[in-house]
Formats: sequence, C-alpha cells, structure tokens
Amino acid sequence: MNRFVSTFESNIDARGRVSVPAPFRAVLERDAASFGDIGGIYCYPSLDAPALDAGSERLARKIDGLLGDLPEYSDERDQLSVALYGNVQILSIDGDGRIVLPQELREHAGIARRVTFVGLGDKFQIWAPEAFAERDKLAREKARAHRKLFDAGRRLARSEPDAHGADRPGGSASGALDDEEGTRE
Amino acid sequence: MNRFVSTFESNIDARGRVSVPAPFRAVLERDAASFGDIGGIYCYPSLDAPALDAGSERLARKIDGLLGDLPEYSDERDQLSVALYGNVQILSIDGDGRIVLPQELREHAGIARRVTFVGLGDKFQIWAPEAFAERDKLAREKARAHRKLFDAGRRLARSEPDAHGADRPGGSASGALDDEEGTRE
DNA sequence: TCAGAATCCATTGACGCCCAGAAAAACCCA
DNA sequence: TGGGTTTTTCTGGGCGTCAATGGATTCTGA
Repeated sequence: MNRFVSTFESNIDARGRVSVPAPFRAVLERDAASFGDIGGIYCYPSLDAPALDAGSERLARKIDGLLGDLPEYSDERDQLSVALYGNVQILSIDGDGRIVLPQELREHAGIARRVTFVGLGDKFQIWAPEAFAERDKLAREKARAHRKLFDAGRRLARSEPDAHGADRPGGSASGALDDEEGTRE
Repeated sequence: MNRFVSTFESNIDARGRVSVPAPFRAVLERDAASFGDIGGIYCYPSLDAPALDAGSERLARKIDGLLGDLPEYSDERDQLSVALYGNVQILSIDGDGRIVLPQELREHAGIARRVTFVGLGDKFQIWAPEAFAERDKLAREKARAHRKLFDAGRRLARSEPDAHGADRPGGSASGALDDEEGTRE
C-alpha cells in the first residue's frame, strides 16, 4: 500500500534545511499525484506530544472529515479546527527533497541539529531524536503490557471452560496485538 | 499451505547481506503475488525477545487492521502506531535472495556474523544463533515440565472421574510448547 | 544594494543490480 | 542402493545509480 513506515534520522544544515527520507517522499508524491495537488507537506504541532504531525493532502482531508462530524458552530468544533488548522504550515519540498522547518515548529518539538522522521501509516511525525527514543521506549512497554494482559485473560478462559466469556476477552485492540505475536485460534 | 516452517542458519557478509532461506523466499514470493505488491520483507524488533519478527505484506495488513479499530487521532492510536509502524523496516530482497539487515535491527537481536531464521507459521523470526539455542533449550525444558504436570493431572483425573478438565488429551503437550514459542495450534 | 530565500551544482557514501565461482541439494539411471 | 550428473542455492566481488549533504549562485522583495 501507500503508507509511511519505519523511522529515519537526518541532519539539519546551517540554513535549517532537512532531507525528507526518500521513502516518505515517494509516498507524498504518489498522494499528490492521486489527489492532483501541488504536493506540499501539511505540518502542525502534535496535540499531545512534543513532536510535529505531517502528511499529504490525504491527511488534510481526514482532518476535514473529522471536523465535519462535529456540529457546525459548536465550541468543540471551533476549538479543534483552530488547534489543528490554525497551526498548520504548508512546507514545500525543494528539488533535492528537502524542506525548511520554521522556527515555531522546531521549538514545539525541541528540535536542534538532528531530527527523526517516524512513519505512522497515514501520517508521519517529526521528533527530536532524544525525545523520540524516550517515547518509543514507553510505547513498546505499553504494547507489551497490553499483550500480556490479553494472554493472561485468554489462558484463564481456556482453563476454565465453564466460565462464560470464553471468547476474545481482551477486546479488539489487544486481540489484534496478540495476532501480532503470531498466536492464533 | 503457505507457512514459514523449520529453522535455517546463514552468514552475514562484509556488507551486511544475508541470504534468506530459499523455502522462506518461496513463501514470500507467493504472498507478494497474491497481494500484488513489490515483495519486500516487513521486519521489526520483537516486543519481548532479543529477535526480529518478519513477514510479508500479509503481516503488515494485520497491523493495519489492528490500528483501524482505534479512534483516529487518539493518543492511544499514536502510541501503538509508534510501537508497530515506527519500528518496522521494509527490507528489499535482491536478485540473489538476500537482504541487508540495518545496524539498528542487528543490535536489538545481538546479531554479529551469523543468523538463525525460525519459521513460526505466518511469520518468521531472525535470531543470533547462540541466543536462539538458549531460548530453544529453555522452551524445551519448560515443555517437558508442563507435560509432566499435565500427565500427573491426567492420571489423577482418571482415578477420580468426577474431576473436570479431562478434555484436550493429545494436543496439550504440544500446546504448552505452543505458548512458549508463539506458534499456533 | 542587501538579506533572505529558492534553485542549482558537486561530492561522498550507501545501496541496488549484475555476474561468476563454489558448495550443496535434488535428480536420474544403472 | 550407489555413483554420477544436473540444477539450485549460497557467497563474494565489481560497477553504476541514487540519496544525503554541503556549498555556490541566482532570484526577489525591501
């Protein structure tokens, strides 16, 4: 498919330029082609992390859809659209596949000389490498915990067949995570 | 059918290239054909072992399905995306059936000059041979212990017919092994 | 005329692609 | 079953291309 996957690190040069990883560029270009737009990057401060969210026109449309679900002229919608759209910057990619990160965005993510690009499927994030390492550690621990919980639940269900709820106790999230580990029923 | 089975060992050459065992390659190619994709390997650090998980596009779709269940733009989803997508690397197979293992992945698995490919059905793992030997030994010992316990339980159940849990007679010895190794049943 | 930004150019190193020899496995036939 | 032959797999190396990065040059608006 056409998704942002994996992580890459790259330098920021003296003029604030950063190379966008080639695989991400490929995704962006394909998206731009299929949406028929010029092909800039939508980039804004993450709502709940010291990082930047970024993506193509596809991401922008998803935000549209998200906002469209909220009642028009509601406080909630106003606030969310300001939070998301109000801080969006459209970054253009130069001939060598580089963008310039504006000061404001860099500050929000605490970015200095190096950055980490993190693929999240339909969007990607831009982090300061150290901050990301931290976040990554947490995320992996959390995922591990989810899986353990689920496994315990399942073993319990199996060994006590008279108990009800023998099916998929963990709910879909951890259930799929279990698949992730290769087990199956 | 179309699963990864058995284990293979192979060398890493000076440029970090590793031959993917031919039987695994065959599975990957068949998967690529049936999903109509280019045919790289999705590879990421195992959540709870010093090893790498790897598989075809099929594996990637499982991740997609998993994340699709979580609400868009939630913190939870972002975190899980990081743990799953963020650590995935897409390794392309060259004309001779080799991949290049990036430094980061090699470190997680403690891989130096040789690697062990371990088939797990719908995915496979990549280990440092010594680490896998260790793990394998532990798994077998545990399986043996489980079986002894189980046999004792069964004898007991037989002599006291009112006890429940007399079902799953044959499969459970290997069932214990299953849980250990993450294979399916 | 100058500062900042956008475009262009050059270097370096990594990676993909191709070829060839060696080793091993599969195959065939007596 | 054993020996010999063919095919496949593994492994190493050479070469061209592309991505990343630094710097120079041109363009634009003040």
